[in-house]
Amino acid sequence: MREIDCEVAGARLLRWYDAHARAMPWRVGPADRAVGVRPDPYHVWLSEVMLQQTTVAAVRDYFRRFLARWPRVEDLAAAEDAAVMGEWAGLGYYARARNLLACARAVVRDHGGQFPKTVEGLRALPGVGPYTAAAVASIAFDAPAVVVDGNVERVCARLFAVQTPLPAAKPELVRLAGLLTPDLRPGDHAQAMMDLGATICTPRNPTCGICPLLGLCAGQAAGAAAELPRKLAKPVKPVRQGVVWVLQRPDGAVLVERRPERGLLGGMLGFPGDAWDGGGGPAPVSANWTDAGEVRHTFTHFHLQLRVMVATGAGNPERGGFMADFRPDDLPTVMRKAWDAATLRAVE
DNA sequence: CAAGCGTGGGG
DNA sequence: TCCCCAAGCTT
Repeated sequence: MREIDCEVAGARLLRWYDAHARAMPWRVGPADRAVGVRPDPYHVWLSEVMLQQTTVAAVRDYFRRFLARWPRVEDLAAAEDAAVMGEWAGLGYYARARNLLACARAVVRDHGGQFPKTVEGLRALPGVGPYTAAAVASIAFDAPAVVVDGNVERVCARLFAVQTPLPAAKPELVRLAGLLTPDLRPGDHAQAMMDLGATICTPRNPTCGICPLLGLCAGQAAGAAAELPRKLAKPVKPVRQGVVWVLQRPDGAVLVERRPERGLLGGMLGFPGDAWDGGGGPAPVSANWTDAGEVRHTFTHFHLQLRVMVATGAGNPERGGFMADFRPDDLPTVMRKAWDAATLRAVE
């Protein structure tokens, strides 16, 4: 680790942010900010939960749709579970959607509809961890919280030339991020760090030549910025095989089941199938099943080769139930792929 | 505390 | 095509 002038770095970063901050649906524009307008805590919280492990590009439209459908935290708290899960479909990490709803209800029930203003208060809410608590506290409430996400870790590892690999380096990187965090405009500082990591101090091919911290960065000076942060090698993903059964009734209703709250795709709609352990399994109902081909999908920790069986029929299924107002948009992506394969097959 | 948990885009 | 990985949280 090398020492740098944190005051100068912080000042340069804010100046850069004022000139280059990207417009986002959840951000307050420069004009409003100059007049002292603070971002709505509900908007900040909603965007930060969506942004967990998810790119800005992927979040934009989801954020707009959620806000249009549930303009206030009270509206979200009153929503049906299935409506929220369906609106979240495709965004991934579905525990976030379940926690989102639980959090909105806790804010309304336990806090009179007002988000807690402290890191500790926020941290106690479902789905709010160290990062999100600090982000909401600083961005929405101007608290000098230390915000550390993947971007901040990378920027700090390079700026201070930290050689320790992640995740062991995490505590040290949190300490260094704290040295950089100013008392004034901590929320803008946090967003500046993340914008810098997303646009200039990128994981690969960082554009050090246009970096506002050029000249202060120990990693760049050592010609090793792109090599940092060091990380432990990741294990290879196993390949798993499974089958799903897509059954459409003559009247158009589709056989689906609500997946268990816990585990993979928890709480989401899906088609009946096996455990994706290669064991296969019986069809949920007797019908004239045909093979609609294989769908490939990669999850966080395994690759899936999914056999899609399709039929038209009725009967009393052993699992799930027929849904009349079925909408493919409510499905998680892997299930939507299966639906696409099944319907494409049916058209032929 | 290591493991489980999605998805789409970029190199 | 494949690997990397992104504004993490929970258990």
